[in-house]
Amino acid sequence: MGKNKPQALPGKTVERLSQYRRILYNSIREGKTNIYSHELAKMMNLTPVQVRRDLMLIGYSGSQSKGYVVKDLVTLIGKIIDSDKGQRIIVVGMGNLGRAITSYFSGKREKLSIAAAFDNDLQKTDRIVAGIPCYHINQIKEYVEKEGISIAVLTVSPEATHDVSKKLLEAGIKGILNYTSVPLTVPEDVHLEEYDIVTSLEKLAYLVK
Amino acid sequence: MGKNKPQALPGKTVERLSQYRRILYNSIREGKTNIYSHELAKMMNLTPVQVRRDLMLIGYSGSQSKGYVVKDLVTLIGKIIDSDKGQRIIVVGMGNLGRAITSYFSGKREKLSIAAAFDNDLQKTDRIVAGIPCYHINQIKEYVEKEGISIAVLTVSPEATHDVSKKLLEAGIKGILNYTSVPLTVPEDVHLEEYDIVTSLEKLAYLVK
DNA sequence: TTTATATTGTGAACAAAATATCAACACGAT
DNA sequence: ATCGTGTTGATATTTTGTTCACAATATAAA
Ligand SMILES: NC(=O)c1ccc[n+]([C@@H]2O[C@H](COP(=O)([O-])OP(=O)(O)OC[C@H]3O[C@@H](n4cnc5c(N)ncnc54)[C@H](O)[C@@H]3O)[C@@H](O)[C@H]2O)c1
Ligand SMILES: NC(=O)c1ccc[n+]([C@@H]2O[C@H](COP(=O)([O-])OP(=O)(O)OC[C@H]3O[C@@H](n4cnc5c(N)ncnc54)[C@H](O)[C@@H]3O)[C@@H](O)[C@H]2O)c1
Repeated sequence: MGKNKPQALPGKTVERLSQYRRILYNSIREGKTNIYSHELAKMMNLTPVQVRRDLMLIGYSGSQSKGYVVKDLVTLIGKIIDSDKGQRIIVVGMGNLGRAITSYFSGKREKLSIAAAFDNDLQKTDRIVAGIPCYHINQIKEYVEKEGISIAVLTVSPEATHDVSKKLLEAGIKGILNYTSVPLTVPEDVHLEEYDIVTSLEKLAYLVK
Repeated sequence: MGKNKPQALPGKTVERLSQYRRILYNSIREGKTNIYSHELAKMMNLTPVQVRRDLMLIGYSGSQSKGYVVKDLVTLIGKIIDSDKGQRIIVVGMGNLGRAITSYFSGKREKLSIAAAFDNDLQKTDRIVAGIPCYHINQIKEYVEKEGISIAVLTVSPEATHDVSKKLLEAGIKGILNYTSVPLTVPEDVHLEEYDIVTSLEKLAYLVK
């Protein structure tokens, strides 16, 4: 098993750990108990060296003869990524994208679940949408504080982004996954991940060109 | 205006260029004709140096007194990112996510439009879905060749991913934006961008923890 | 004119990430 | 016992991306 929990893992390594784990779940399902760096690398489209470096960083050691013990590795990655009691997150903006994400997640992960959604459209609030309760945006502070939520997925319309992000910060949210195309600014102690489909597509367009 | 088109721009720079442009469109709409690096930086949450470096790389020069000419900059970024005749792309897998993306895009960009969708669910094929025609996946090669499509957004179910990606490659697709949680392998001459929501969320969970 | 201030453009230093290299080890074959 | 193969773990090197520091320039004010 692993030795000690390092202070700060490189961002890219954390991303890959999440993906290693997903792939390893499949391997377990297929009855695989041990795995070599080159096997894992192939499944992820990486080099074996990269895999070993990542595992080295989390302090996990394999054996030269059998490689890595899949179950132990999954457990260790869980210890690094997951919170002990699991993370409950909220979706803010229950439009097309918000609903797609919510439907996708429902009952998928054990340690990461969508607890509720928020919107300002009265057609959507105070009822179950895509399997989870959807409340009015004005209730967000109360809810977040009561339920101890710290992560929000932001999928409101672009015009509302700044306003709503302010509300998230006021409510005490500590991690925002921003899918609106509007760049956000957050205080130092809040973590922000941004992703924009159009940017990805335009990058592809540039590369293909 | 710009001097000459450099051979290969850093990937991150290309991503930022796409975002500069979106923000600059807003500035134009607000009547702004010139902009300083620090203004653009603030809107994007970057340092002014980073902005200037990016613009340097694309060979665009501003003036010390007026900064950059917004319109010219937008034009130059367009020359770099856009194809002359525009790119028509396809969405493969018309589920929740595919539909969200399609609805979002409809009529949004001039140079980047979703031409058609493909699925294997007969409930969805041979009709208009979310504003665009949806065909059966078996027709994809014919369509792609006839219409000269080179970019595909992949949003099929995880189990179908490998099969469908093979079909995309056979059809001659040169750029794939893969939103399934299954890592893909593609030949050298095909460009691949992958993004996974769960990974982003787990990264956030790690950071917040 | 001279000075102060604000800006761009860029070489150089720095940091992060990916890749290459290799010693040490385990184990089966001989 | 010993060799050959395939593996890990660690260090070194290369590549990619960001930031620093400052020269050059423009403008406005004194
Ligand atoms: N759907 C996509 O593929 C896609 C792609 C790129 C970017 N985006 C961005 O993601 C965001 C959501 O996209 P979408 O397609 O789901 O849009 P959408 O219009 O379907 O959904 C937006 C939702 O936000 C809600 N909303 C608006 N103002 C609000 C407020 N003040 N408080 C709470 N809720 C509010 C609306 O009621 C609506 O339900 C947008 O910012 C869009 O630019 C979406
Ligand atoms: N929705 C999300 O937020 C989300 C998040 C992360 C990952 N993903 C991934 O994105 C993909 C799509 O997600 P979704 O929520 O839209 O799922 P979905 O089930 O709603 O849609 C999948 C679509 O793919 C089609 N399909 C299945 N096999 C096909 C085949 N062989 N050829 C053509 N079409 C086929 C189905 O008919 C369906 O329309 C999945 O791989 C999922 O894991 C989605």
